[in-house]
Amino acid sequence: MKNLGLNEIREMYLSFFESKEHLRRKSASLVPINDKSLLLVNSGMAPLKPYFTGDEIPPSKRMTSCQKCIRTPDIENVGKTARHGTFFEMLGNFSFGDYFKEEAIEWAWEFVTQVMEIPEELLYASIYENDDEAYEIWNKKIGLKPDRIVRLGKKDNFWEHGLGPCGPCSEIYFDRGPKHGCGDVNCAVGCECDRYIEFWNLVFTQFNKDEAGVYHPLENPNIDTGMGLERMATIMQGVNSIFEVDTIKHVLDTICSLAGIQYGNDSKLDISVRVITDHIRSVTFMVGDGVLPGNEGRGYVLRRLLRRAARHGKILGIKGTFLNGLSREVGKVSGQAYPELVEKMDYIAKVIKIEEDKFQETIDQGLNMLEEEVKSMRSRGEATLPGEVAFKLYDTFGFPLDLTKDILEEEELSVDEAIFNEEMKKQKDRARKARHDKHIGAWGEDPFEFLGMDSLTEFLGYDTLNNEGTVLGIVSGPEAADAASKGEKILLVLDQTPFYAESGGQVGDIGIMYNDNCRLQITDVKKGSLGRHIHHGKVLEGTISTGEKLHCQVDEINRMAIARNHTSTHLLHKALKEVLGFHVEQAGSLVDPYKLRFDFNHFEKLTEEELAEVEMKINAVIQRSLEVEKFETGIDEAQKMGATALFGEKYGDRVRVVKIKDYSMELCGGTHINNISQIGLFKVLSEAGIASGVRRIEAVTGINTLKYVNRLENTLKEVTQALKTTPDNLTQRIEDIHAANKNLEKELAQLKNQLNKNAAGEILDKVVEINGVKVLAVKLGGYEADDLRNLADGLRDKLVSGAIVLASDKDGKVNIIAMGTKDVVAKGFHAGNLVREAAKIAGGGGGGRPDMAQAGGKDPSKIDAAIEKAIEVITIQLG
RNA sequence: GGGGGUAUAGCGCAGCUGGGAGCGCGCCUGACUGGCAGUCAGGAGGUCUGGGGUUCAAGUCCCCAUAUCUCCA
Repeated sequence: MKNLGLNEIREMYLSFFESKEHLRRKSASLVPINDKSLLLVNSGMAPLKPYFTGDEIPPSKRMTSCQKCIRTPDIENVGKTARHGTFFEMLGNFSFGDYFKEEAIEWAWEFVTQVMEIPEELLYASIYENDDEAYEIWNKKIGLKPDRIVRLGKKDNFWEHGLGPCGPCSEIYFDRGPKHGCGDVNCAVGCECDRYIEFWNLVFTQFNKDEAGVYHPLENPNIDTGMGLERMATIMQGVNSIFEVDTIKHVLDTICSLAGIQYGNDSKLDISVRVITDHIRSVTFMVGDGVLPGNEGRGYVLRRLLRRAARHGKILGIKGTFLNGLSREVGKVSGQAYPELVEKMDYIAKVIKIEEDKFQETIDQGLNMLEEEVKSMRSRGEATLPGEVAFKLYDTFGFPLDLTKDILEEEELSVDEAIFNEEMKKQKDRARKARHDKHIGAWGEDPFEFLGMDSLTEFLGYDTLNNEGTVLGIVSGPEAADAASKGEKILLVLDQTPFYAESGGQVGDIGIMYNDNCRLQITDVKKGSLGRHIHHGKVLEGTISTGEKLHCQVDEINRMAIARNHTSTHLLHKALKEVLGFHVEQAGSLVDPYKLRFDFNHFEKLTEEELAEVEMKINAVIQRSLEVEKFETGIDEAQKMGATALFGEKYGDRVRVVKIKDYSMELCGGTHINNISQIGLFKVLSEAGIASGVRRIEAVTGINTLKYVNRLENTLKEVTQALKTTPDNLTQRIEDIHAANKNLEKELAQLKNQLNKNAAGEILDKVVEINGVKVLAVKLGGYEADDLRNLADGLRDKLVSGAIVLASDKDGKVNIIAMGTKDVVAKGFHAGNLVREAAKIAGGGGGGRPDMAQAGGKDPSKIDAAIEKAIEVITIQLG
């Protein structure tokens, strides 16, 4: 057998099937397009699904590809065994209603025995238990002996995923020899041990399963095969696991040398090495496909993989951030087949570095908290950390459970994992319930269901803003109605309309409709089922009935304002890509007549410079006065032209393309202006974050920009007038005022201090003696609580030993303060209690410590009474 | 989409059941000093994120907003 590198095998496979007239297709992005059922591409056929289901026509009936894939369900097992991995490449050849079983098996055999030159005596095939057709081909055509063809059950050899296309499959096995076997006499193909490994699955999609569970034969059966590239490489290279395959081993070796260890010496450390090796591959490819670490969906998968890898790096004792460097090694070995890794390497490394740094902060923060917990556990003499605490560390602060466990173990402590898991389950249930509730709410029924499939709306608003339509249905209140009259708020569907219905982030049009009998005001338009435009309106005059014709007149000024903003959104999208990088993808958009709001993926706050550059770029393009072309075409042609499509957006066969000369081209159903010079001036209002990895920009255009500038100018005018200065001197003026204010405050404090000193002299004359203690109980005027306290401070120092009660009125309220020196407190004086009693008299309350307390009241006329009360209380306290 | 957390001096943070805004580092001034974070003395520096509310009194309690971290889906 030849010893072949992983990259060689890939190329040999693809060119082999090219020689069999297959179209070679490059790997699709890991981010599934137009497929919301999938978080990440997890098989070679996933991106080809529309061809199998017939939703789209394949460019060729025979295709072959090597697809990057990620699977994370058994992420916990990665590393623990040498078998599991999250990232892998899947080779495949596909037939869309073209060749079938015979060719699929023959070519597979030819590739394995002729190209790979695997000796026939090491090969086995499995088939579905009653697939005699496949048996015949293997036995008669290929000449495989009956003892080498194994019939397996539905679980192993019938490919099926819910409803839809399915069928039997045939798998090819490689015999690694008895030394890898389990030794059992019954050991054979299908055994769980390591001797016979399955490396190629040929799926014969020949049935369609319906709701009743009946299998209907497909008219044009398909072929879908999948060969794990890494697994094939282990066979060809005669190694034990994918981690020993040349390209992957390169990454693994780099990790070992970073950690200064030898792979294979310590099974526990090997786990960490494998985890990092696998995860960095997934991470590198994901970031390369535009995924950013975040707290939802793919972003969260990425974050988890990255943090797990970072965590295992720590276990190995690797210092600092290392994953960003490691991703370059992945680029080195896989860059040839995946040029995007090479092109975007710097970007990939930067994104990883940022996330590594973030994780380090999270860890440091968590370590401090855990330390505190351990301390308090020790003081309580406990050995188990409550599950709630561990969960909080994890849930709120992102501190991994296994790290908590490790640290506690070192201290010979443990975690209550049962409670932890319980808390986790609660959290999951909460999220599920929230989603469920939302779902029910979202099932808003279309009030125009009664119209049926034939009554549709034709949208004419791309070309005209006024025309005539016939009323198909009216809904007034909750009910369908035949007619509606003056004052009623109604929903209205016409057979054709120039009114745009809210979609793609663009709001609905407003305007009027009228005929000889009535006049309606349209305030909004939404899309109903079957794409019907539902006009929200109010009858201004007369009566409207179904079947009548109506003149429709869209508010042109409003529509133009919206169009300006929508076209500007396209310019913004493009400019952001140019300034920040290719990873910028639209994540949401709102276009109304006043402003545009654009959400997009980006990992950090935009700098002032970047924002300015974006704004400058857009306005520079606007000055080129480029034409905006709008046309319809097929989805395939549009994509071939390079039109930008949105992730997760479902497009029909025919799509509308909005093209701004050589600058921007997007699939878009919205309404646009004819020439970008109509935008006028584009101005960014704000840039903000709305979620981790998602930023939002708001901007205005045209007249709205002028209005915005005018508002700013007015504010500036008001400010400069109020400060009696000019715009140029404004900053200086404010700084001056600020400084002057500070000086005044300082001066005031000094003066108050001086006053207090003076006042203290006078007040000291009023000392009386109660039970041998010097007591000052004095009414003052105009003191604030703070000043009163300062004064009392000074008095206390002068008295050396004694008790002080000061009361004052200020702004119609009463302030009371009480203090006592230490020795007086020892004799029973309690300022807090005293002040509470006294304040009650003046209609307030208060409290404080025994040596200092303050209180307030609402009735200044009662100050004298309050002081009397205070003296009374002191007498009791000291008595 | 749902939950939890954080925001106090230039930086890192403390501030408990509401009742004198603090610590460490850094900065400034002076003195001492052959040292790896030199020592001592003195000093400056605050819209306690913003806005409402409760209270005699809010950094502290409640509500809203903003920023940011984090878990689940």
